Amino acid sequence: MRNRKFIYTLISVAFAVGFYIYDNYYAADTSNTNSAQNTSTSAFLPSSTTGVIARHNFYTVSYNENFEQAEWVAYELESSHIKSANFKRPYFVEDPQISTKSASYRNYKNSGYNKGHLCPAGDRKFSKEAFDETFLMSNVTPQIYEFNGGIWNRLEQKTRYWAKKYKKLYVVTGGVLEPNLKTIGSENVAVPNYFYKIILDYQEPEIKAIAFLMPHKKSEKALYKYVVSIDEIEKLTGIDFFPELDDSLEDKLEKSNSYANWSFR
DNA sequence: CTGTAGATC
DNA sequence: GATCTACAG
Repeated sequence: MRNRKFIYTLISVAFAVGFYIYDNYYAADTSNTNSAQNTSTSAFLPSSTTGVIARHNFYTVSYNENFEQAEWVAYELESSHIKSANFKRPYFVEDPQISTKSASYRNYKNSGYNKGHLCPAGDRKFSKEAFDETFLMSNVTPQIYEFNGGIWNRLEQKTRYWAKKYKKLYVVTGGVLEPNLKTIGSENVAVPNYFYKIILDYQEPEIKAIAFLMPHKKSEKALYKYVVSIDEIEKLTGIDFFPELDDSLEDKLEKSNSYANWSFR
C-alpha cells in the first residue's frame, strides 16, 4: 500500500512538472512565433532629444513634454502584419509609461483638430492588443481632418503597400516640433506645421530608405512630390534617425532624396 | 481606410 | 464618463 501511494505521488509530481514545462514552453513559443511580439523596433531606434522613451509592445515612443506629443514613434512593419480585421476602436487613453503624463484627449475636443495616429491603427491589425495599443495618447498628434483623412492617409496606405511588397520595413513618424507652434487645449498641445515619415528597408542587397516631409494641409498632389532626404528632416528636428547603421551606409542613405527604388505603382 | 458627433443611461 | 449608433471624406 505504501508503494502504491508513493507511485501515485510520483505520477502526480511528474504531471505537475510536465505541465509546468509545457506551460512555460507554450508561453515562450507563442511570444516567439507570434510575429506580433517585439515589433517595437529594437534595431534602428532614432536618437531621443528628450530622453523620455516608452517602449511599448508594438512600437516605441520618444515623448516631448513641452509639445505634449511624441517627437517620434518607431516600429517595424512586416508583410505579415498587414491584416484586414475589423476591430472596434477603443477610447484614447493616457500613456501609463509617460511619467509627466501624456496629453489628455480632452485637449482635442472641439479644438478643430483630429487625433491623428503616428503609428497607424491600420498597421497594427495583427492582434486586438496591438491595435488597442495604438490608442495611447502618446501616439497621437493634432491633425486637421482634410490632412489626416487625405494625403496622410494615402501615405500610410502606401507604406502598407510597401510592407507587403518589400517584406519588412522600419518606420519612423512624427511632427516637426519647433518653437512658436499653435497650441490647443488647456495643456497646450502643439500643432505641427509639418509631419514626416521615414522608411528603411534593411534588406540586402538593395538596402534603401525614403523620407517624406508634408506640410500640415490638404493636398491632392502625388506622394512623391513630398520626398526629401533624411538629412533634411534631421536638420529640422535635431534627431539622428539611424545611428545604428554603419556610418558609410548611413551617410549614403540619408543624403539621398531619390525615390527610384520605391514603387509608387 | 481615416476620423467625429449625438443620444442614452 | 462609458457605450452605442450614425455619419463624412
